[in-house]
Amino acid sequence: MTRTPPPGMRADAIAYYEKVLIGARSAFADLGLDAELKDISERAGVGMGTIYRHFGNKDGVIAHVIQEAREDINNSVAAAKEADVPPLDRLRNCLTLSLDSVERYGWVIEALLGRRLPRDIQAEIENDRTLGEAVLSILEELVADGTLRKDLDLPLAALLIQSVVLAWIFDRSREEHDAAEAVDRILDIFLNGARA
Amino acid sequence: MTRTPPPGMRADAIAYYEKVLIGARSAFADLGLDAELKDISERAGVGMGTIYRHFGNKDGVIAHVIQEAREDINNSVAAAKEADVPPLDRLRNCLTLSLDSVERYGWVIEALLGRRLPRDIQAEIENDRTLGEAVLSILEELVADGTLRKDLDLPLAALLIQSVVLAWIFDRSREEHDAAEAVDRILDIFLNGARA
Amino acid sequence: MTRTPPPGMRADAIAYYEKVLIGARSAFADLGLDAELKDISERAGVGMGTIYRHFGNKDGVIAHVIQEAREDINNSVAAAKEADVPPLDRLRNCLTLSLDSVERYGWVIEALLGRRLPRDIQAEIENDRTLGEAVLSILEELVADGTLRKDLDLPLAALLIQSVVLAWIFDRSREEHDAAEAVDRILDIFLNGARA
Amino acid sequence: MTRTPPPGMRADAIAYYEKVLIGARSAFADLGLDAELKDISERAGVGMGTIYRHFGNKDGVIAHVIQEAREDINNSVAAAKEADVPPLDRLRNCLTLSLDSVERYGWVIEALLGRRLPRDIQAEIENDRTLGEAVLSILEELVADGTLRKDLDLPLAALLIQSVVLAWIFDRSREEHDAAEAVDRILDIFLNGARA
DNA sequence: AATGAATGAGCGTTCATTCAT
DNA sequence: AATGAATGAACGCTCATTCAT
Repeated sequence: MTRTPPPGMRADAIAYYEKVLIGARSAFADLGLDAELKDISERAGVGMGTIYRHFGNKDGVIAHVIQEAREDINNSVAAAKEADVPPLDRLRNCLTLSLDSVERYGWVIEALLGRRLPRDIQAEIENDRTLGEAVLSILEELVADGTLRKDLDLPLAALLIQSVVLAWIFDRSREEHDAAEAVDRILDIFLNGARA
Repeated sequence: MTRTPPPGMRADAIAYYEKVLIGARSAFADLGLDAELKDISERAGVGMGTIYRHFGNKDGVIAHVIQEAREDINNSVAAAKEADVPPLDRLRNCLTLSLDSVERYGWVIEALLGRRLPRDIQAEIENDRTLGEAVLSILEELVADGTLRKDLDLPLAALLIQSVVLAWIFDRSREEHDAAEAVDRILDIFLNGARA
Repeated sequence: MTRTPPPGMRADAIAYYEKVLIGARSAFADLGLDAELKDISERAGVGMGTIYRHFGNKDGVIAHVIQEAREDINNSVAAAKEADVPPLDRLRNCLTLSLDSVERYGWVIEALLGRRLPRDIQAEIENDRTLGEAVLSILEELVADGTLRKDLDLPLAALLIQSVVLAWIFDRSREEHDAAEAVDRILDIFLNGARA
Repeated sequence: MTRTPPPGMRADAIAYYEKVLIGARSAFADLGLDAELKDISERAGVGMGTIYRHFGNKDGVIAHVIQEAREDINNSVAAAKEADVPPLDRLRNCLTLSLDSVERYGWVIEALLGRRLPRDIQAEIENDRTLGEAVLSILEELVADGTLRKDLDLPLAALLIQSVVLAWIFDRSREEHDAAEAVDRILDIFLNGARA
């Protein structure tokens, strides 16, 4: 859960610790979860024993790198939540951030969707409703302030908005779209509907 | 590509062929693509050699079971396309069928999203736009007959509709929803928008 | 040891028995001892069970086909031994027959040299001195009748003559030589020496 | 191609590398090419992974051990070729060395004759004419200096000499013969002929 | 009796993990 | 403490043999 090395670590130990993470990020990004510890240690410029010393085993490395990603994403979501930005803009921000995250952490999402993560990590992430609840609470605000209709099935609406992220990952045509522009159009459909 | 055994097979061979498939479906459904041939052969009540006789190698088994799923889904889509059913109902059918498929073939979709399929199968499925084009053509009809607005970004709208399927896989609340009902509500938002 | 089917066999059984042998000769000749029973049964136009019924197991088939070859060769040697042909001509015949055998039964000799035969067959053939003794006895005759010198190391001389056969198998240039002609030249060297 | 470990290897790694080779030589010598990696690793006192680390796969081990043998033999041949030893003595040396090699590398020659080597190694050795050309060039010298008669079919004579090596492998009586003595007698027959 | 499908021990190979240096 | 070589359980696949049809 922390992006800083465990406290009380000697300076040179920290350096190795960071090297491992750099190698792991690189290897997982390029090769997905199939990356071997050999790949990681080579990219890290570090012996395999060092990985074990700092992270216990492969799952430990995976857990750490994935937690980094989650924190990064959740921090963005939190940032999007605060401030006195109008709720509609925060909704737009949430979506944009999600699409950005996909760009940066595609392999995490693929691993998650493929249920390939170590059991506990998989479960923890599946139970993490941070983004879902952020979206939901924005939608509630929007209902409260009269922007959205009162009979809206909010959980389903939140699901609909989040689902765009998943599709984004795999759609072949996403190269052609600009993420920010796509978000605008999606919100337009969401808000005003497709009906003539 | 066929769900019936190759012709000219002895009656008892067909029985074993089916046993392998039953074991494979069961093993893959429970364990995902990581299912070992040992798992499959045990669930099938069959020796491992039998799997090789009928399917050549592990990828052959995967390919077969996945083709079954694709055909099943595509047949449903095709059925939903024909007839003189009004386009809006056909759209609803497409979505409903997709959600049903997820229920039945969750592991296939997970494997696909996790990019874990043998390279050629993965590519074939990723290039298969059957469902995407079905949705797109219905949307085009709906624009043509004036039901949908002319300025709609159709590819994005199609993406939005399909993406629901992906979200459906992972959403915890789907137990509580009835698929058919959820489809109605999703289409309601899609058509009429969320705006008050 | 017999080239005729076991007695008391029904006519159709004999037909199958022969089919197996035809398939086995063909498969071993083309593929060497690595020929699989599947190969044999396909070339024989016979089910694999039939092979087992008649020959017990793979070693049984190997043993049989090899015994055929040995008998064929030994019969030739015997034929070369009898008659009132002068001993020098019989020596020439022995050599010529050996080279012919190599042409026909190359795979047997390779299997023998590679020590790949079932243990008992390997041992039996290695202990078979038929050809060696035939050559030796001709050489003894030739010493007795004064053609060869009395101080000749006969076993070594016999070895020398037989060894030509082995080399013949593997020498790249043997395509260019006519076997009969080569035999004449080899015997010329053997008898008269290479010295100027 | 080298009998020394790759440079830059840690001292303990070299020890394991040598262990693998010792195990491999032992296993191949006793069991022929059928020796399993398990056999090798057990004789080496080493895990199977160690074999793979150093030699990549089974063929790599085979290739290495066989190259050792070839180098050893070819070095002997080269040593026999140089110097101002008279050509007849060099011929004798060639033959003696060959018989010695058979003693030391019997399994290699068996594997070669049985055509059981990995395809590329088999081809490389079959195309290696080092020994053949050494013998041939000595014979040419002997013709040139008038020792041998001018009408000799040199390739056939070379074949004859080399073939002794093959026969040596399988002849039961070789225990009784001393190799050096046998070589003398063989050359005596070759040079002076068997004729009285 | 013939068939050929089913069997499964056995083999080569991989890679997360351990441990001597 | 770091290194990277060693380990070996585990997996996919083969093919001689068995056995239901």
